[in-house]
Amino acid sequence: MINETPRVRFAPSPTGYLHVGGLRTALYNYLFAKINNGKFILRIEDTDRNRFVEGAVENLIDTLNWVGLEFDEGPKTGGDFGPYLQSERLDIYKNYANQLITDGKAYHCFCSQERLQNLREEQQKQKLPQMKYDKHCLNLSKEEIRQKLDAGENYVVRLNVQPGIKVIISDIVRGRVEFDRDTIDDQVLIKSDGYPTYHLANVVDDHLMKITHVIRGEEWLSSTPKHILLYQYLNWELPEFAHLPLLLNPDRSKLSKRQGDVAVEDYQSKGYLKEALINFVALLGWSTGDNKEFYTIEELKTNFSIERVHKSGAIFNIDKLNWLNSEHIKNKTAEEILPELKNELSNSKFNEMRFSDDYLKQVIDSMKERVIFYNEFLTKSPYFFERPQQYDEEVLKKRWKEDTPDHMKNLAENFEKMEESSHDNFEAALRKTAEELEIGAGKLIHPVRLAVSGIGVGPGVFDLLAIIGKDEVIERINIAINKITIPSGN
RNA sequence: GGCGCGUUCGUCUAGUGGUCAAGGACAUUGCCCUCUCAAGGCAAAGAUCACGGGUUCAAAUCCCGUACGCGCUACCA
Repeated sequence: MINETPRVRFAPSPTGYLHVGGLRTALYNYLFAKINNGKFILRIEDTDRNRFVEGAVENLIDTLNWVGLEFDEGPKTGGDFGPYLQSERLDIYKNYANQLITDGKAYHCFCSQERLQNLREEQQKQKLPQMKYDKHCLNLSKEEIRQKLDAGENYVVRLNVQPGIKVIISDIVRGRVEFDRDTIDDQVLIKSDGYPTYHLANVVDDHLMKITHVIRGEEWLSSTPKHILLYQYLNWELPEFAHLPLLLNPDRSKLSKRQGDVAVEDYQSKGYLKEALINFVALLGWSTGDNKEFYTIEELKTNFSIERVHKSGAIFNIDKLNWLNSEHIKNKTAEEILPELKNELSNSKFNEMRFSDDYLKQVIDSMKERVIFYNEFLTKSPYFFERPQQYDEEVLKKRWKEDTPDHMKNLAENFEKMEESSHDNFEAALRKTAEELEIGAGKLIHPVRLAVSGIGVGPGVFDLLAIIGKDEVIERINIAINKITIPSGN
């Protein structure tokens, strides 16, 4: 097994969206496959008919595609070990269940929900250390079973946990973990609706799909002994196990819907980059130890190692995600960001307007160090797309004095004389004006920024002017002179 | 309750017996840069390494116990 190509799988149940914890699990599986030249398989665990969600599988695949975790085998994609939807493999599970029954490793159970309920209450009342099925139906004779089956009685198939030595898990992240056999319940393998439970289905599929490493969340650690027993009863070779630490809410409980966003698509629609999300989630439970925190997906593919995954859970800390988002934006060229900005524009009130690529790229270069999200190109610097709608009161009060309109007139005149719009020309013209007026450059810089952008913050003022362009700048200065009334007290 | 897992700055983490009176990052604060805001640079603050016992010349690192947290305990995954 060790020498085979590693085959790992991401096996979510289709709840309607991809959970960020699921994303992390999928990512680690994917990276493990990439680093070991293995295969990454998507399998859908849809054995709970009560939880069927229309379109969930498509949605899951779309989201996985968006973040770029392409799988080698899976539903729609296909592969040699399909079908990859458990609901299409019912006969397979039934076959193995029957084999287990024949071998005495599993048995029919006809107990009603009521009896089970009573049993639990009874055990609770007696303060028994734990609640377990009492193997009542194991005492049924062959004839009795035949009769009940023929009569069409409802039944489930249960695992027959037999006494024996401890069940030992050798986990890649947790090391050796032991369980006493008598703490393991006779788990239901096939439900009364004929569908398998997770426990049977995942073992059968992992074996049939030749999965070599089971990398999944820690919530599965407790049921792993049941799985190991199943492998043993079926005479199958065990895969390696790696149980990943949980992603946590700020109160340290398992990351859940109630305490914020858990769906990857929520983060997508909020404007997070897939690069940032992947980078962030990779660091929740894993690190190289060399202080590097910024990773591209390609870098992760060569640096990841399952041995360096931690044991303890990690709180999903949005501040760091935001920082990584801005880092990943800074890491991109204007050319790369261009389509994103165009997309933001087409979804905004500016969707009718046309800007040249060259113009937009200048906007990007001047603003990309100042944004955390793409949409901030519009919200933080709308002045690149429209004239100021109003002028910031605070800045006005501080920067627009009684003599400012005159200064602005002089400035506009000197701008007018410029041959062309450029950072250097604007700077030269402004400094010359300041000299002529015998005032500090700041007396012009701040007001002109206000006149042109309407606010007091943004890129360097000469960059700003150069991007907006001479004619428009002069126009905006004139508008400001007319529109702004000097606040009292200035 | 039972079983299992975990516990280093607010958060993510480095650390696998001596170089750790614990390093980095995010967030916070201050300074520098500067036409503003960012970015960047520098700095500060922030962890008696959950607690208590051992082992050892030496422990955040090994062992035991306790506490706390979390997970599982379903004909959910």
